[in-house]
Amino acid sequence: MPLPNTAPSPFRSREERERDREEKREAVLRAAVRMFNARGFHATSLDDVAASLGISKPTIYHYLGNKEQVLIECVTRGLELLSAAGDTARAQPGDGLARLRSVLRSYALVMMDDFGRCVVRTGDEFLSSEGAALFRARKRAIDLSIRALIQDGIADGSIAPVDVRMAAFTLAGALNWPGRWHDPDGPLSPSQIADSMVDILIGGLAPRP
Amino acid sequence: MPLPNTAPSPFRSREERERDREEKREAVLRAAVRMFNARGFHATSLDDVAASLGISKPTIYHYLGNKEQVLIECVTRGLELLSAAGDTARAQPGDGLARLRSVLRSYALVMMDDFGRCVVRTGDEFLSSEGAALFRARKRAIDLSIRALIQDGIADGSIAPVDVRMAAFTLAGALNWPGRWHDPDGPLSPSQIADSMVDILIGGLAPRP
DNA sequence: TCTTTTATCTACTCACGGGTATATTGATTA
DNA sequence: TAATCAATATACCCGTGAGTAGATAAAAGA
Repeated sequence: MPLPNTAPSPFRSREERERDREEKREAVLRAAVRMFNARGFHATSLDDVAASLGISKPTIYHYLGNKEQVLIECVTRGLELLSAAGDTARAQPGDGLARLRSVLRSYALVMMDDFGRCVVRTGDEFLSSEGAALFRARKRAIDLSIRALIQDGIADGSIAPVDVRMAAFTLAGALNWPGRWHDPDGPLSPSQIADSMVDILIGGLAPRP
Repeated sequence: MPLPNTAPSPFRSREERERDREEKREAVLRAAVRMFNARGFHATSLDDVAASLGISKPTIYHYLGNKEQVLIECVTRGLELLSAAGDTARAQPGDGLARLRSVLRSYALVMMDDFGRCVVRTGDEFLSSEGAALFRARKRAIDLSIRALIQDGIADGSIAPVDVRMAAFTLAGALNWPGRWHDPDGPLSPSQIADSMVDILIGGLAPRP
């Protein structure tokens, strides 16, 4: 009967090796998204990304097909964060306005995450036509889910009868913006920023009696 | 005594030649800004821009120093439009909220103009450090003027006592967004869009009694 | 009329960076 | 133990595009 070996073995099992690989892939994506955000996609070479990880360019190609795919994976992760934020927040109790508030807050927070920023900083211009189509479809789905929520709020009376389409654009635009200017080392925490912005969007600027 | 010659002469005066030159320079900038907006700065070569005007690349260099300067001139024009919109709207009569509304409307309209779009589509990443510093300074001035207006409104009671800094970011973010998605051939006119967005921002989403 | 300036072209250089061919090494499997 | 596969490197290829050199022709000025 073999003794259970509790000491860490240098021989990795199949699962461990797959996990290792996945981890490296993720590290590449994290390094890439930071550089893309800081210097722009076209201004960042894969040599730069590789160097920042202490590896060489072909190693990146070993994990990811080509430069566009690196970007697509980054953007996809951001979009998934956004969708997830929407899904969980939408499933909460409360009227339309309360649920919308929760979605907006989560949305804003994602925009101050590396992958979220990447979504807003990546224009269709950077992608091939297939990539751009996929990208647009996912963004559209998110837009539609926000619209649906606004619609719900109008129906239950918790939201004023605004133009739904325009309201969704306005909200998304305002909340995307931190993806461009927010400095993680600044004094305001993402959470504070999200709260302030959502309050302003929901309350408006005109005073309430 | 020489007869006054009313027929158009093929011989151009100094002023006419200078005007011609200016006109050509402008034509280059207009062509460039459209292509930058459509395909991105890095993805647009000056050969492409030249070809779209039926000229050759060295001709562009005859009118503008280098590629970055082309971009800087485009962005500068956009920023000047924004500043001008702010100045004229701010000089109007009315309380703080009324003047703010007017500024926001003009701001939104500029964002649906070629040069305005260019401002929002051009990140600091694309510019040299000097260019980026200039760019930031001008954007900051615009931001400060919006903040001042909000401050005025709060002081005269026409605007709710919001966080001024955050409100300015929120407004600018929302109104910048059309620079990314607005399609000039779409059904909604820039004027309608501007009005809708400004109404939503000022009124908020929560119903008013 | 001769010279200079302006506007424009064709044809080039050169760096950068995406992507690949191929070698090496160590672990895995048959 | 031999054959294979995974992970990585070095060294290269090659297209693209910014920017330039130098020619040319016409207009302006002296």
